[in-house]
Amino acid sequence: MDIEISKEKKLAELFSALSEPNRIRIIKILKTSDTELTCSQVSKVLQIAPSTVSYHFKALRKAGLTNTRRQAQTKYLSLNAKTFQKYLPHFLDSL
Amino acid sequence: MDIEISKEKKLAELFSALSEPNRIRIIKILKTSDTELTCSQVSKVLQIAPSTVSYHFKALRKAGLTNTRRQAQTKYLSLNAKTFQKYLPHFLDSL
DNA sequence: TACATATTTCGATAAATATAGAAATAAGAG
DNA sequence: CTCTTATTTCTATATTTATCGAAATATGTA
Repeated sequence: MDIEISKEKKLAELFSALSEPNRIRIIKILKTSDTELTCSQVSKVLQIAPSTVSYHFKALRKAGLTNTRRQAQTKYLSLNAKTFQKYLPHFLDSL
Repeated sequence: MDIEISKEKKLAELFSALSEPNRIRIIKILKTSDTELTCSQVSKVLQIAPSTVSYHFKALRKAGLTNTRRQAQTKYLSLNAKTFQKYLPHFLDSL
């Protein structure tokens, strides 16, 4: 069971997580490639420091927009379709 | 004709404008009451200073999410359905 | 164990944000 | 012209944010 939180607050939280172009790009890549992404891959593609990517990954994860799977040293990021479906239906389609 | 801007950047801008609970509330009231709102009305309803409301109004307007109509000293805010339709289809329905 | 790779955390910093109150501006009413 | 009402702008402030590089942590390999 989730903690009760006003829908407005939750939406603001989601939008906050998505209010940075690079994060939108990460979501877009995840969606269009329909695969997982690692920190270092994104770092190369978007030309930003790994630590910055890690920061963005964390923000997306915290908002519930993505999931993480660990394999050895590597962490794979994927979309959390449920959150999009629940709070931002059709958004992924419109990307 | 609009200035060229990457879609990711525009989306980030829209999300940024929506990343504050009171702004979501303003959008929600505008949508559900299907009417216009003034600064002072919102100030009373949400219990925040008029100058703060004015700041939020400006942010929403700048992102293209709302329109303004002036009548005497009063400014009426309404939704800009086009922007929602173009960039956030179905979002208003899901509010 | 020592080294390599991937990620995270920490420390610092510059920029942006939300907020309020005070002053300024806009417009109508007496 | 003065007063009232509505909004905006200005000033200040406290908080959050995005960013990087360096150090720390995690995990696998020689």
